[in-house]
Amino acid sequence: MRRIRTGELAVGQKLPPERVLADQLGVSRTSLREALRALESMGCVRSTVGGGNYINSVSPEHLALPFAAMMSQDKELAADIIQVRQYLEVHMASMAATHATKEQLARIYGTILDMQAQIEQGGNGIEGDNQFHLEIAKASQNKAFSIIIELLAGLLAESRQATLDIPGQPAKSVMDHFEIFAAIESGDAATAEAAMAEHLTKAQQNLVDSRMEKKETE
Amino acid sequence: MRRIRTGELAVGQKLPPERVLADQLGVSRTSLREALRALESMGCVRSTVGGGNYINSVSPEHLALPFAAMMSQDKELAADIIQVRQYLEVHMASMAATHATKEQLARIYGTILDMQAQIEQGGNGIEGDNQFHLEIAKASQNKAFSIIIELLAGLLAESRQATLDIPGQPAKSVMDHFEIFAAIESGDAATAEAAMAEHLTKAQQNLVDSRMEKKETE
DNA sequence: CATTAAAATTGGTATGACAAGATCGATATT
DNA sequence: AATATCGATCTTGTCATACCAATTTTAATG
Repeated sequence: MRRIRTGELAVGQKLPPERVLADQLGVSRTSLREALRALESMGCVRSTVGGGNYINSVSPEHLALPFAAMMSQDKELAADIIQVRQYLEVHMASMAATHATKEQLARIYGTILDMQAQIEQGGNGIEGDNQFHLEIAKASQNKAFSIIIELLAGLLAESRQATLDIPGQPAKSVMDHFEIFAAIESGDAATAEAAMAEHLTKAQQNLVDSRMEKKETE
Repeated sequence: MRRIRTGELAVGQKLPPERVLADQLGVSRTSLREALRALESMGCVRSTVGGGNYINSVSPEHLALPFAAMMSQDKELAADIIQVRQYLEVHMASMAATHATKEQLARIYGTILDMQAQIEQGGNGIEGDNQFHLEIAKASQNKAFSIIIELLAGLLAESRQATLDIPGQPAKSVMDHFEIFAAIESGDAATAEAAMAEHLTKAQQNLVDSRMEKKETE
């Protein structure tokens, strides 16, 4: 870790063979390998059998596993995270309205068309839905936002799935997306923010209602 | 991981000895231990020599390491994260104003007094500063906010340190804290939000100015 | 020069052994 | 009888060695 931070080891660089590296560090291969597994689980190292060990760039996915572990231990936390995510996403819509490039606008629009196509083919458009929110995060020109959304996308898959499984919901979501996109394209931050907030609260309300109906039929 | 999620293994539970567990899983102790190291690095397992292996609750600190690894790879990301943190913290002040209990208000007030005492004793009050922001996060009644702030506190230690090392800054920060506290205590969400926003932007502006002066003297 | 097969390299797993620390029970003391 | 102390036993931490499987490199071949 220290050697990576100081730049002594660059991303993509190949480490010496385990037997050599263990010797350099003055430990057995067993101990070295246990250390490598720890580094691998946090995404710093990638091992390929026969190929060697490489320094790896830490991606959001590597944070997702322990993050999910933490959430699964605490149901209350899951609800709180949804609230944080909603708050961030509303702000991202506002930032995207003022910062998005033409290419990014095109990509956002593309995700809406994709979602529409997915629905016409009988799907619920969850993939396009995810992409829509991720592209807006990217358009906010803030990497941290993108990473957080990417991280939460996996964790909130269940929630989003449930929302889109409500009859008629996918079509409503697409209309919301068009509305949000229009506000972002016109550079109207306040309207984009309001539209996104309404979209998220409506979707969640629908989810709550649908769960209550489900409970009644039981 | 699966056994933890399904509740088959509860937090705090002791695992069988490595030799037994390895036998149960049909692998060698070597392989089992490599798996344990991976689980340990993400906080799911805690090992004590002679004592055994225990299922551990995943705390924010365990996320901090890979998070820091990711940030150290990308300088631009660090600036983006500061922006996200500022945005979240402003909102937390607002939420604290509407949700804080009397006990939490007392704790927030306590951190200001602590910071004042630290400064009188010649310190820069960074510890009290950190505690102030953390207590507000807790008062927002949203666990996710607390975790995020706790996570970022370690990463932003450098930035906060630099800010408080500016002559006269600690005293100014204390005054800001009193102002923010007053707004939260009175339940005035809008004022609390504004005061926090001003506090953070002022602090950062001071930091930028101080860095420019430093550069000029070089 | 391209193809292919053999050889060397490298990570993955297994086994046995010993050291260091923790736990628990027997024994001695108060 | 309660408590303190010490030692046997258990458990993790580390190491050395060996072998397997996948990959890469090298050399031979057409």
